[in-house]
Amino acid sequence: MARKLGAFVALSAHELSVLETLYERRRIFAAGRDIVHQGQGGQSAYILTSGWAFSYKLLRDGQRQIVDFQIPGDFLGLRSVLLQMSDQSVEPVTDIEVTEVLASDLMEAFAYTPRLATAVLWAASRDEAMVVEHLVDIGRRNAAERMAHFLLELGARLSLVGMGNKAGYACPLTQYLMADALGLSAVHVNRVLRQMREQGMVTFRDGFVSFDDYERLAEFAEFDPAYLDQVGPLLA
Amino acid sequence: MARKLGAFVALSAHELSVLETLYERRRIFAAGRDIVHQGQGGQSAYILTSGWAFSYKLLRDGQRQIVDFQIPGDFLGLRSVLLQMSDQSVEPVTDIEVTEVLASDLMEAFAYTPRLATAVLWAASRDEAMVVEHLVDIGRRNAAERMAHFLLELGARLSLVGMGNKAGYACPLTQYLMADALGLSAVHVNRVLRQMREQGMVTFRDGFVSFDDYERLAEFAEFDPAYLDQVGPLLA
DNA sequence: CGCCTAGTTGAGGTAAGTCAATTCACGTGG
DNA sequence: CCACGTGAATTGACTTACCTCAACTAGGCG
Repeated sequence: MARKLGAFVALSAHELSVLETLYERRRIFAAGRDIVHQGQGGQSAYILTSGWAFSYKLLRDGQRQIVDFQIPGDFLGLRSVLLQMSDQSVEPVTDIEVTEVLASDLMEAFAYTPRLATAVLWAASRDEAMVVEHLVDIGRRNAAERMAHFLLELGARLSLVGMGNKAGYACPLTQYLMADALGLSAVHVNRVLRQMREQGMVTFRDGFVSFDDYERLAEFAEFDPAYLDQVGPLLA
Repeated sequence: MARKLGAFVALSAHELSVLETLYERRRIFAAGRDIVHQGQGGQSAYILTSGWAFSYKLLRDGQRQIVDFQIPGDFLGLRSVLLQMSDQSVEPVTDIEVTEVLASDLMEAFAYTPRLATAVLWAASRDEAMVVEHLVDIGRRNAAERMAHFLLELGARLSLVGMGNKAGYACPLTQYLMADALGLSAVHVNRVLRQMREQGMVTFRDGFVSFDDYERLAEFAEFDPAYLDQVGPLLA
């Protein structure tokens, strides 16, 4: 986490020590049970240490749009603390391990070490670039391109935390989850995956994504990982 | 702007005066000419004082996805400064008037008055809620629901700055622009608008949106304006 | 006066959805 | 140890929402 935030703001020893005090309660959540509920306020935020989760919104007719998946190192429910109201729910994909950050602690740290606040918010704003990318995905790309882009983005993010590379990665998602993330039906996700497998681009099978031809896939999806990177501290 | 930021962080007199120094150069841009280009860095940010603009991403095949429209009071190109790289372009819909905020000035202000930085980033993070809402729109709602939700959201935002109410508002957008925002074709936008007009829900004609039956429309679109509001300062 | 852009409408095509049946892996209880 | 149920993946047949192409209208402007 310190590494992540350090990308935006060079943190002082004091600020780092404040970060330390936040790192306290470890908690475990079981797969499939919501840990943040849409429409509730005053929640805690969490940092995911192991396992996968996803944030989503529910429509009244029961449909679900997954906004993003979270992998180790990501925040969970940060916005529900920042905006004092959760506009989305968060659910673990697998059993997960998190470290809890109390809303009150976080706000207190913000008040006394505003540079820390800046760093956190900066990181949050970078996440927005990802949501924008999803928007383009769903709005203007066909099913196969969406899927390709999605799998590549996940791969790139996992590579940053050492859980994947250009050959592939372990992926605990079901086709139903992918469907809800990509705005497709589960049946169509299946068809698209088969098609891509037959074309020798990617294979998703038994919880594992293998890039059969990374370059061709990246070309096909117009994938440019620039929006995921952050080079050096922006604020000295 | 001060009012907008004050919603997140109670600003001191000193911080307000720093804000003042930022408010300097007024500039005019003509409709249809990009003011921020995808893939460029080191740009200025702007605050829109009059007119409408939109931020978008271009795909290689020439398709365009509009991410959001900006109305008076909104930031333009803030992320291109924060992340030192523009991941999207911004283009005026009408002729617009803006006040320029130099990237260097902004970063300097961030360094010396970090609480100000916090406020700005907080506001930016609130904008993300809007993008998420669009994601749900495009991913899981049909064309009519999307359109309804879109028109209602614009109306609510314009009402906040006194440019609209529950009866309607002036709207300089073309059907082509709406199509690119909603991930539809222009032809289909036209059909959907006709349908909604015939059903007595909304009328969009001659640059003016009239809500013929606001309640029914809001019900139809599952529109909940909560994500647009912010009540009091979160940080004393 | 003619051109250009925005809007409108119709006809026909297609990507993706829905419904439904089948398989397979897994866990659970008799 | 086997019968059973359940959840994920798979595939086929059919439907539909939205797209594309195309023709036409109307206003603005050099």
